Amino acid sequence: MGRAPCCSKVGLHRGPWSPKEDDLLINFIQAHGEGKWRSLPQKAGLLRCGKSCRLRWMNYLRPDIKRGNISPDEDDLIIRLHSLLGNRWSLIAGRLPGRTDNEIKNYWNTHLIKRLRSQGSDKDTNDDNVKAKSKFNLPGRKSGLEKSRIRRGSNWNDNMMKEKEENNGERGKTKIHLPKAIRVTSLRLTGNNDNNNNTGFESNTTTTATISSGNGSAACTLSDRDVPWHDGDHDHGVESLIGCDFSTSDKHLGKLYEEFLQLIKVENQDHDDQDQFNLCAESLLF
DNA sequence: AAATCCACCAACCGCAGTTGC
DNA sequence: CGCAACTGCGGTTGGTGGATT
Repeated sequence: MGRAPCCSKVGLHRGPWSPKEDDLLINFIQAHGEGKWRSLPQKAGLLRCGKSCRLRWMNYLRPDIKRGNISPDEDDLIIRLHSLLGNRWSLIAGRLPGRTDNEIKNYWNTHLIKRLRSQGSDKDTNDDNVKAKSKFNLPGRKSGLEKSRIRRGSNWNDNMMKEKEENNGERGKTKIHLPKAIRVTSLRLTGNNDNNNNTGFESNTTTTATISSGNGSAACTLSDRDVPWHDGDHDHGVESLIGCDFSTSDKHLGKLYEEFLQLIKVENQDHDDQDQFNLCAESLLF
């Protein structure tokens, strides 16, 4: 049975939001808080799909949204994070306070991708790491490129495919060689976390991360002393995870774990990339 | 001045993961 | 446990405005 559409589109407004609609949405959320997006439009008197309301709020109306140009520091951080995470825009956005995933995605697609190409260092847009990092690369799911091609028909932009192939030829310039990335499907943190302060764990806290490889998953529980970056005298990074008890009953998971260890070794050998390594660890865990 | 091209970005779409019944 | 609703994510589209021809 197919999935029902998120909402009836009959009679709903689409396209750009008017100031009046914005006001209605802001007022409602200020009064009732975020969430319940499905029922929000009706309650707020909006003729919009709940999804559209959520998007508008998340990407534009939230009070903590940072407006204005991306600073050079942010620019640099986006490039570094993208080299580690691929197109995981929400994760990247999570490292840039006030920036939205949509904004970063747009910035990447319009500015950075061109700049990196012109510099001949488009390591981030074509290598296997990025492909592996995308959750859309999972078996059985069509890539965006494929979907786009289907939508546009058979004459769709052969140049794009050509360009893609040409880019693949530049893999040798890729600086960072990570094993295929894993996807952290869920993360549960107990104990106090003082909002973005990575050193804010109290004693006796535990961290539970679930890492999945598509066919299996492993739970890993860390004591507070194991949490990366916790120890002020020594920057452990993800190496703290080595002691975790990953089940090896699943061969995919075993492989995944090996790759994970390899990642740790490779990255630790290169102190120049220590920052990227730390960022990677941080982003994967939070 | 008009037509065309191009860059930008808000918004949409469809899918997958999570949650609740 | 299975199903459906809800939520979030990433890829893509299309409108708009500025630049160029």
